[in-house]
Amino acid sequence: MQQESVIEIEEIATVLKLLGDKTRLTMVKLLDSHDCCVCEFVEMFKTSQPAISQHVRKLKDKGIVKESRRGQWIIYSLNKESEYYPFLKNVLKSLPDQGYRLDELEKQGLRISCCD
Amino acid sequence: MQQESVIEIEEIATVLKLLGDKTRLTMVKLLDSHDCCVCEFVEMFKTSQPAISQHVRKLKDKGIVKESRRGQWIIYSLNKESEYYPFLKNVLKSLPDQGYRLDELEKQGLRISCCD
DNA sequence: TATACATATAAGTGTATTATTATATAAGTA
DNA sequence: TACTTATATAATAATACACTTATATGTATA
Repeated sequence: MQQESVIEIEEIATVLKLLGDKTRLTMVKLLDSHDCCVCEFVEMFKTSQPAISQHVRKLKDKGIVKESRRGQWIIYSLNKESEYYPFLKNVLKSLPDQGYRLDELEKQGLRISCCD
Repeated sequence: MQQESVIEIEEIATVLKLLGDKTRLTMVKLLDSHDCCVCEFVEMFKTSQPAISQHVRKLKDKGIVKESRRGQWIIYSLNKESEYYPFLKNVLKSLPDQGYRLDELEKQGLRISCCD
């Protein structure tokens, strides 16, 4: 059985602060089922590309997400090696599925471009 | 079996933002095992009484905690009727116990005064 | 009723956060 | 190499946040 190390309450508070933003929380919930690139988030959240980049950077700085380049795109995914991952999964399971957002992109033909 | 209603992701984000503060998160974790009054929090967090009052008010405004007067003291407790309570419990179970903070108060004789 | 104690509220201040615009970097393609 | 597309970074401005100090309210008690 895997031993889950105890995380300080202060550390958890900083993770919760990151999740306490509608955009980032939705991003993370989406990433729990599909990897996404920045351009998809931009379409989805109807906000600017720099705004999205800054959100994902915060998540990356805390080790919650990781990136991998695929050509000109950068694909973000949940970092399953993070010490926060088990905690994160536990939070995410209470959230309503956000897959419909990807479905909407698909309908507009905005998903095929980079990620499949 | 009790039906848990689905809470919008935006609502959860505002709850997480409230929890994303070290002081409030610790408060809520403590309240999960013991009711507390403001004066105890003031001693514990080594901060001003108005600062504490403002934190508990935010939690109260969102329905996460409730208050009950006992003489001149106001005792705060988790609001088990809150729609967020099941979610909250789920988050709290990942946090390290904060009971030692009450033990320390006890040692200093600062606990007996109001709550028992 | 005067005073003390517990808590709340108001006003002000410094800092943090999140967006925007402009620009830089990095990869793909004609 | 020039141009396009995807993303990141920098600078800045508006807003939100969490304190502080001062004051108000509400209860207990001499």
